[in-house]
Amino acid sequence: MRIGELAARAGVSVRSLRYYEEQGLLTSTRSLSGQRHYTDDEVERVRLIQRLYAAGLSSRTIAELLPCVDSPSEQNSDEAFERLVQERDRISRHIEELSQARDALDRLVDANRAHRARLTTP
Amino acid sequence: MRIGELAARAGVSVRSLRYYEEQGLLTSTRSLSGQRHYTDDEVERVRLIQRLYAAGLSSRTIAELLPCVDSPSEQNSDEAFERLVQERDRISRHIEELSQARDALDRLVDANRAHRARLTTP
DNA sequence: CTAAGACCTGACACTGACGTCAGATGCAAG
DNA sequence: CTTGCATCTGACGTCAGTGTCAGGTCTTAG
Repeated sequence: MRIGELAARAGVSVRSLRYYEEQGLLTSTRSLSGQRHYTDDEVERVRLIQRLYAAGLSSRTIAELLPCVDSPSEQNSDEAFERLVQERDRISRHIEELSQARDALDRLVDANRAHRARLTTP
Repeated sequence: MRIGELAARAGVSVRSLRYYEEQGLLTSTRSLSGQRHYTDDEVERVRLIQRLYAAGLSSRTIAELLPCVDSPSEQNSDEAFERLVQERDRISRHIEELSQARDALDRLVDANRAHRARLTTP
């Protein structure tokens, strides 16, 4: 498929796909005229990339651990694997942070509801 | 206390505090010479602001819901309260996203461990 | 008094993932 | 053939929170 279809199926912009390629996260075969062509598998790959971006990973970091996706063998030097574990832990810590923030907002919601209740039913 | 102490106690940069003030998230009294002075309470306020930033809220959004912090009464028009609930929900959704990303990484970790085990203990 | 360090304003730099525009080429349909 | 949409490269714009520098004032220890 061409870039437009991949973009539609993966739910990202064409611009983003070209950017991913530029960052070494995605590869494409080119037709004679220079147009990019992709296989169906790339859809899932793009979704994974998006998921990692959404989790706060940078292009560089994603690139560093993609070897673990492409060839989960001895080849991908320990670095990539270590990165992988590191990032998983970082995400866990981030979830903790978010939970604390949510708790703070919950307390605010409760406090405000209390004041409101007092005013609407005196 | 002056800005340097607040920065140290809240764990942020002086630059950030001035920025928060510029964004209407923080206020200060000024000495005759123009230096900012803060009360002890501001430490917690800055920590809350930081927590909200870390949770992905923008300055504008934080400013919009701060009325719920400062005066949890009828005064803070429903808008602020609605924002508050909205943001809490957004954070919940974000936590979901992060969990999914972590799961994806967990699967990768497992897959890679499997391959490694196979090689180290043939 | 004086030197060092904290503080002031104002402004520019940066980062990173994209938007967007320009100008050119490719391609499928009438 | 041509019309119109997809695609190409290349480049500049954006946004937001912060770093950083310049040039000046304030404060405090010795």
